[in-house]
Amino acid sequence: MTISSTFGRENNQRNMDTTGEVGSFFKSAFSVDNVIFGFDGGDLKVLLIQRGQAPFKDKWALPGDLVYPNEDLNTAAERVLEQLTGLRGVYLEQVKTFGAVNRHPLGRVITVAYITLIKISNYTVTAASFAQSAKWHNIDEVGDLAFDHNEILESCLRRLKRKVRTAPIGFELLPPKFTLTELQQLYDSVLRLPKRLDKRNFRKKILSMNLLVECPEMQEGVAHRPAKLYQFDREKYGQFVNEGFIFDI
Amino acid sequence: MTISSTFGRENNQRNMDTTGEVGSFFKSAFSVDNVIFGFDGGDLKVLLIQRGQAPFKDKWALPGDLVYPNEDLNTAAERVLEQLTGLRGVYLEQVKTFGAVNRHPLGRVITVAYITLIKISNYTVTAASFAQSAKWHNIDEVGDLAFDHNEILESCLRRLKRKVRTAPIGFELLPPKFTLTELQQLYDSVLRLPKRLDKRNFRKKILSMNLLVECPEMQEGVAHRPAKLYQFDREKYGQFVNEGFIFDI
DNA sequence: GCAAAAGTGTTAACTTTACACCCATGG
DNA sequence: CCATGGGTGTAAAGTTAACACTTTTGC
Repeated sequence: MTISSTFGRENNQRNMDTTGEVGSFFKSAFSVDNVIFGFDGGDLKVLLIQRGQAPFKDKWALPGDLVYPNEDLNTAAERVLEQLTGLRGVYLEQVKTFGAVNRHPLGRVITVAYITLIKISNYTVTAASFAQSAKWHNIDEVGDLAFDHNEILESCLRRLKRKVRTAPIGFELLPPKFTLTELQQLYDSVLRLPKRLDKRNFRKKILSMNLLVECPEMQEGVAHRPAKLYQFDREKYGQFVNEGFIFDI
Repeated sequence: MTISSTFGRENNQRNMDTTGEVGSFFKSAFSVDNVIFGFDGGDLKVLLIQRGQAPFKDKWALPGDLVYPNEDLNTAAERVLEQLTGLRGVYLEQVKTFGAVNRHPLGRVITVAYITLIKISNYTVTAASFAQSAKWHNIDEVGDLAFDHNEILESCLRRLKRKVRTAPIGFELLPPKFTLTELQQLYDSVLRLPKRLDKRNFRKKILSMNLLVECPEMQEGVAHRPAKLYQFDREKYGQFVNEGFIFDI
């Protein structure tokens, strides 16, 4: 096989139907799968759906769908999220594509895995049918998932662990106003370090970035000294990045 | 549209041909594109091919191909590399999948981008036909590429820049035995920092990791004091990683 | 002997880590 | 008044950054 024939194949596609020599390349599909992370103040969670049909009937799985013919990959991931939760405009990141020949029992389907970070309080079960089919699971209690979804989840969790330290994405999992303790708990439950972060050092570090603005109001209704509330200043972050700043925890 | 119908679509694939309601999802294909990096002692290079046919005839492009029906994605990327260079078993990393609806003028083709790192001296033009169609380009002199390949290249370059600091992959671009100056030049040309790395600090840091073993022989045939040659100790690195070591430059 | 790159150490600035007690509130 | 988590500073250890001259070789 010469180089020009090898690399010519992509050149030579004359049509997109399934006839002719090129046809077999089109008996395949692609999907997106969405690892939707949430944080409830204690644990990192992932939103799973329970499958109603074969294959893997009754198994828990990542929400996902085939990509429509005229739909960009990101759009498909956003659609999956919106159909499940009603949420739009949230943090979405492509992580990795899984394409083992036999990963889907019914044919050749490669899937592009995405991470989504949502503020769990914004997520409301929008229909009764949902309540039975979608549920938050603690990240270490997901059990055996459908397809290769355990592998996908692991990849996405690794990515989250790395990224949460090098980009200000943790805030996507918290309500707009949060306490420093909540923020620290978030880091602790995502990172699962052998030792929890040191309270004083954590506060020093995060405040020294000058990315948090103090809210005028305080935490309310707690049986202890109420904490200050902070907001993440997106705009400032953008400025600082332009000046060469690199987020790092 | 209910959730079960939405998320049932992937469930419901009954066959992989193109008939029936599901058919339109299979009028699509996927390819891999390979960003093959090399280093010649001075500059970071990327191996491009010149297209012989439309679309984008005569344009430079990343080597790539459609994925065979029974081929894993990684295998396809390895095949593309081997057909172009004859090399096997080199460093390969999936980076990102590009799937804009119109990225391919002839149909819906999503492509999975890979980085490959090769020791440029191992790459030999294996056929005369190659010489005309494949060529190393300096990383900042690639010009206008076919398809969305400029975007793909940028993504892969960003990934390389990050990864070269956090994993010992730079060695994949150097011959098995190299001098510390060569190693530093590699980092300088990949990272393109505003200031070049400091020679003494760089040596201190890299040697303090205890991952390089000194070779008995020295550099030869240079018109100056010959440098010590080093090898990267893969095995030791594996051990250290198990003990929690994190590579960082 | 000269051009060219190899090789080498010290100090100051900065960052990270470890660590313990008083404060404000609700019940 | 007590239980609960909020809030705070310092010192030691470690890391990074800046910096210039001597050595060895080929020609």
